[in-house]
Amino acid sequence: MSSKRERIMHIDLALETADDEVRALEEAEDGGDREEEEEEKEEGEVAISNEDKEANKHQEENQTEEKEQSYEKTTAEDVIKDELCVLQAEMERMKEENRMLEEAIDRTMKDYYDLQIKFADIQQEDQPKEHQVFLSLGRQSSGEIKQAKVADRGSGLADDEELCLSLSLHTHVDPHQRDDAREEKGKGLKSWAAGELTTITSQSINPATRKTRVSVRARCQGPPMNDGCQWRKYGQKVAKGNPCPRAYYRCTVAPGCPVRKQVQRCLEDMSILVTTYEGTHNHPLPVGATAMASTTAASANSLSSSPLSYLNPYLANPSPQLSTMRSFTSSAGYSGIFGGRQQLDILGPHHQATSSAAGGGSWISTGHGVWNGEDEKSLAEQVGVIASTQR
DNA sequence: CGGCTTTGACCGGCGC
DNA sequence: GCGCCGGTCAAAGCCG
Repeated sequence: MSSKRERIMHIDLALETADDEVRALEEAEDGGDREEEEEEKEEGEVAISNEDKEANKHQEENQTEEKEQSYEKTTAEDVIKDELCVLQAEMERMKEENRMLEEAIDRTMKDYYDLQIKFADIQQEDQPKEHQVFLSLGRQSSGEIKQAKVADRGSGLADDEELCLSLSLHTHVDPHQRDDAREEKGKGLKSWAAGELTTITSQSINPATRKTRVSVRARCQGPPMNDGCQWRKYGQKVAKGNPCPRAYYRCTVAPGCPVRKQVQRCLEDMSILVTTYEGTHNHPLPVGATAMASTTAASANSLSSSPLSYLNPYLANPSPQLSTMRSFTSSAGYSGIFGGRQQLDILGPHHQATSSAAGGGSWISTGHGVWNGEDEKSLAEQVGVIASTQR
């Protein structure tokens, strides 16, 4: 009896629910047996009648059944215990597996960073001494410019000579993704900025007029997408060589804002919408445009930012990547295009690739700009950038 | 009625 | 000088 209770107590610590039931049953058994035994003692001193003998027979049968039930309950407890052990073993195995996966991730990340550093070293070694820098990501095709020319500022260029810096990052868009993007078109600002587009941004600056031109190629089959700014159409013209009419828009967010934009479909691919922004906003951008600027910059990662952000010196608190890109695409002596805030020495004899690890990510710097290698994949997937500084 | 689009006219730059 | 072309203007019409 006492051993039974001890066992019950032990089970109580492990399996409360099962134990409650077992204990209730055991106590019921014990109580029943005791009463029956006492009755038997009393009756043993008295002459036993035939009826009593029959009653004893029934009692013996009942005791046998109860013993069988008790045995079954013990077996059930053992099964539960076994299951518990199996589950605990399974949990241990999963923990071990989890630990191994974590180690694998750590190793992969370490290899990745090592490769980034090696890549930067190789790039530095291969850096040509002439004033031409070539960077490319992804597939190359003849139709896509993938050349970066850096003219030496110190080489005594005449004013009418071309200053040119261009960088392109080629996109590889999965056809399925592209189809998905088309289906998603027109779902608003976020989806526009979130990468449904293949964008190529080109910049040109006229030193004489200090006018900024930013061209954005967006894959969009619907009407021109809302970029957050308010535009008023003031003209439309069919340009030579392209049957698609070119539409002219003027920024109407603030009176007198000189920013204009031209929208035209690409002849080669009618699904591509070429939007060219020109000028510098003389007002803070609306919330939507600012959000658009930041989201575009985020989606395009460090090498691309919204054309609106290019054109607006009031864009508050740009991300480090954004300011980096501004710097990258700006040039010393032509800082006026970004409201005069950005100054950068993109030219000069000291351009070289350097790399450093910052914040867990590795940054590759050409000396003119910084490329966050961590973002390489999404960047290559989403953005092609051609930034040119020319007269 | 105000704001926007449409559309033909106009203007200036550039090449021949 | 002339013609072409890209960009802009402004009147007319549309729409909410």
